[in-house]
Amino acid sequence: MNSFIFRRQRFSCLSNALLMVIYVLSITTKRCFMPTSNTVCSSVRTRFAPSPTGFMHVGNLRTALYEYLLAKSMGGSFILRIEDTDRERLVEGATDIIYQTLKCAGLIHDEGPDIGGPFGPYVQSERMHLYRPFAEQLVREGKAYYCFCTKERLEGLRQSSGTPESAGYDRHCRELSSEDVADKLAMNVPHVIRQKAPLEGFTTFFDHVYGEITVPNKELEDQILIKADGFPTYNFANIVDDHLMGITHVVRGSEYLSSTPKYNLLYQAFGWDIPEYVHLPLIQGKNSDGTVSKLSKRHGATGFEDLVDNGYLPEAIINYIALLGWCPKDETREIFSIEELIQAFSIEGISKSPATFDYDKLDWFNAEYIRGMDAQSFYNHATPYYKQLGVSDELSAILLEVLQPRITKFIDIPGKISYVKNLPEYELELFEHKKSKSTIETSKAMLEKLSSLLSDISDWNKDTLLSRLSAMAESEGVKNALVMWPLRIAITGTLVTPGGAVEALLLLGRDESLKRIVLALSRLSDIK
RNA sequence: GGCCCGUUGGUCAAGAGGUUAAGACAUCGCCCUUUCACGGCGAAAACAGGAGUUCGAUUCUCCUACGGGUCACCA
Repeated sequence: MNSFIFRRQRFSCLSNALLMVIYVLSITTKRCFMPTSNTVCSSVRTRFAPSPTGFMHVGNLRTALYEYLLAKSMGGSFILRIEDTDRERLVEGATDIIYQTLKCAGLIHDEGPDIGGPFGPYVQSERMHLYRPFAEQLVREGKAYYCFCTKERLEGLRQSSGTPESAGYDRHCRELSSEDVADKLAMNVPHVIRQKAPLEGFTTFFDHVYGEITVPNKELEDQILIKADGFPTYNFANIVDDHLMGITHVVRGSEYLSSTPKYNLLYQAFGWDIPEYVHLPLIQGKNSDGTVSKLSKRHGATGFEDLVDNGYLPEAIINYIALLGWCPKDETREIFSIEELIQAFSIEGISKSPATFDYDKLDWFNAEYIRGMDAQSFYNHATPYYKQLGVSDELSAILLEVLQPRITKFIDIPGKISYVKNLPEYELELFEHKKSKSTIETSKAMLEKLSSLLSDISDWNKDTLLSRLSAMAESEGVKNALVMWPLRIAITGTLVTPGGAVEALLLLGRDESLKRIVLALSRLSDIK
């Protein structure tokens, strides 16, 4: 497959001598056939071309990821280009969110607005002067035309068609006489430039994921290339820039599948080489009624920032979405660092069918990443919550032991150990536990003994506490659980706690533990 | 509605004509155990339906059903 991709690459835009040398070199040595990141082959170029409209949807992020992985797995370059041709949807600061997200996710671009590169500028609004001449060239060659139809006329067309949802442009201006056009232009009548799509025949293109796709040309609309405000549409700017920037592999969501033939017509009109296409399956969300639809806000957090705010680690998010629509060959491993993803990635692993975003699985990935952390990074992530709860740094070792296997997100921490700060109000029924055979009576008896036992222990550490408590159980002729249960309930006031009684004793310290035991005893004495 | 794409357990998915149809998440059970986790072991759970090609289809072809995408002076 790699060789196949390679064979289809062209270098018309990379006429740079150095690149040609590398190209020839790589052909003769066949090094490009090895998809390793350090292969000397700078031919593959992918781009992430987001529109700065606010936040980074996980679908967009996954597209960026695959673009990055595809490029890096073949020793190529990953380019960031900002597509800000929609002046109405522009959101201030959105570009910064894009930079931050890519950085945070570990997708480092080789060229982009912030770092420059040989094919800049990388912001479409700064490339404005480029597009119109290309469009006018097409007009001169009879492959595009000026259209003076107003938005109102188009809207009327839509309404009167009976099927407002599916009404296309009626090609009203397609055959305007050149005098007419010249007059209108001279009078500064607002206009757009439209592509002249063929009326019959078929257009076929090849996609690396979906295979060969053929569409009847009569389905293709005379799409707008240059808008009335002078800005190019995405449809146009995208092919001009991809060509000018030497993009070899166009990776995007499958929602672009149906407009791809129109892009190919444009490439052909200019005589440019058509890039390789890699269309990605959609990411869907599960609705409350059990159906699925394109992932959106009502399914929960879908922006990268939102997920991070909800406690998901960037590495876990990346790892999870990498596997949403792609799967490595010949192995069942699921935990991948970004470097490992680069090693394992290949286009053949991309699936065609849409995937449903599953927060349960994301939780598992997040928990796996937490369990895999060393003490220091765990501490770094956990320390804001420790501070919030007012627990001392000295306890971080025991907290690590107790928390690491039990949290799926760091934001779970306060909920798990809030008892350390404040003893919750609890019902005395908590002392009753069938499996441990604990009852109100046994609890009272055990706590009385524990109260004096614990005040005698000066070595307040895990080994001592555990052995003294076990010894007590033994001398009482009961199971450990009968001692541990009331102790844990008394000092935590919580049915389920991370770690056992001993860990709770360590977290609370001797004085606080004894205080809570005394309190429990007095409450138990009040019962009858 | 036209066009395009898709359909393997609840979810992600492997499988590429002959398999006891992998693995993971979730679910359930057992073990471990100081509650809960972690860990270990195990269970349940799938080729949308119908034709055709073939000695043999989950796998190839067609039809149907269902799902999705698209049909903007959005990207």
